[in-house]
Amino acid sequence: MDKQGRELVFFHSGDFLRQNPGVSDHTNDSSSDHTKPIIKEVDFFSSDRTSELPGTDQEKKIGTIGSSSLVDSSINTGLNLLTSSSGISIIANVKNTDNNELSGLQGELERLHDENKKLRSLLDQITKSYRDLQAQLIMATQKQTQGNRIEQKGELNDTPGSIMSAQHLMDPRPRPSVTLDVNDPSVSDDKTQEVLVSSTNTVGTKSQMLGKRASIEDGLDQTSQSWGSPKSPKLEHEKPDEQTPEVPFRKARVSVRARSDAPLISDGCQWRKYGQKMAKGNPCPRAYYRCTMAVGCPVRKQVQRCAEDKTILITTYEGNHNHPLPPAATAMASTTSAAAAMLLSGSTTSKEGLSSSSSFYPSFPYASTMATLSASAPFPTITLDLTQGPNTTMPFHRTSPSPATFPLPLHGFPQLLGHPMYASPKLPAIPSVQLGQRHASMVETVTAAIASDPNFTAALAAAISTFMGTPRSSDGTNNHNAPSGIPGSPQLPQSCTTFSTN
DNA sequence: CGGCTTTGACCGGCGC
DNA sequence: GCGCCGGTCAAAGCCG
Repeated sequence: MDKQGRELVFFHSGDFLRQNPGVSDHTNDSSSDHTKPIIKEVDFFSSDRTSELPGTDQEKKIGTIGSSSLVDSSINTGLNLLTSSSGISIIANVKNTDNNELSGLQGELERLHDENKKLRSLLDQITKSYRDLQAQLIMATQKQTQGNRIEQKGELNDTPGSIMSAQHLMDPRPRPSVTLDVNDPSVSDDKTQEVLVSSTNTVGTKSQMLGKRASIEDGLDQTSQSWGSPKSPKLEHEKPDEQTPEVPFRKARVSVRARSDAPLISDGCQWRKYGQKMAKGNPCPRAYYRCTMAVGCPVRKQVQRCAEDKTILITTYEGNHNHPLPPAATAMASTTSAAAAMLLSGSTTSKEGLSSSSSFYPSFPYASTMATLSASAPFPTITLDLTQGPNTTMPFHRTSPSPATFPLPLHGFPQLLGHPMYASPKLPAIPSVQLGQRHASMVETVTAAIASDPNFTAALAAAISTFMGTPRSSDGTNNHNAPSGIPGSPQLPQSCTTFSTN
């Protein structure tokens, strides 16, 4: 947290080691003249690995972990000096320097211990703050929901529980009872909501998704089911238990706009092209891909270049994965799911909310000024505009400096694309622009934004606390078919989320 | 040979 | 009913 140029990877499944080669090296080590193994995990809080604390000598850490030629002065300075490329003549001084280095290292180790403790306490504080805020937001949301109902319906159905309504507000899944009346059918019926969220807001949202992923996961599987059919347009009519004509949950999509010269963005998933069409009004063909990482994975995406600016690649995701995802794909999935959650959160609020971004995300200051809605698309679509580029400073228009502004509408929403197996706390969704071999990635784009977002710290802390607070199952099993997550209680995250704070 | 891309055909929704 | 359009299918070809 305190050092830039650090890549953090939180392990939550065995897949995390499959580092996306394109994403792998974000380390910005100033002393990296050497080719050193990239540290892919930084355990902030492991007591026996304090030497790997961030902000410490990375060379030392790397020397300990990897097999590079770096001097691991904490272990065997003399020997390493012999093998170091810097010079053999130093040998004579090894003995003298050993003691000095050793004492210095011990001091540093102690300092790192202290630092570790401080980080722990900070994390605790942040976690507490987060929970308090979450509770407050639930309360506020509850009140707002009730208010909306009164306004829209003039009357209120019995509310089984206040929490229930709050949860519902944050969960777009169609529920047979109270939830339905929250969603004005006229809102979602034939209207398509297209929400354009700038990267600024998006990142802010994503970073605040931390710790709320569990509840998002909760809804994911159901959305997965509802979106799984290739004949997705029919899905609204396929809900057997939907007795009422109102089908509040429509198929939502997440569109990512990013500058890329490549025909595809590298999002970590395997895709198979199954069609290509010339879309009306766009000279560039639209390509259709489906995920081939697992048999029957319902996720599809459309890739098309922007008609106005052909350097902009528009990738539209639909559905959510029914299989584990590699870290890079998780990042994208998190991004899109977060965005979709935003969208769906709006679709579950109120009719008025759909026509006004400010009311659309009443508790979401970042989107409040950037979200636009459109009724032109056939499906609710949220667009993440990442065309600002990773190397340009992301314009964070922070309307609220308070880390307390967790966009809790995200909380409890179905994760549209991220897979439950990677139910990591919704770390700032990291869309990846073509990272492949030459192109900057959306991962970088967003992570760059994340890195400069003050809320990131809080979000990261929440994520870490989630990880720490819940023992992870070692077998890598996950809940991809069991939406057992309880909204509000972070599910056990098992994903690998990569942070690259450049 | 398996997996992928290409590409024309097909299908369903929607507006006129 | 018809045509347009978006989306998908599936055969053929390509490639490693």
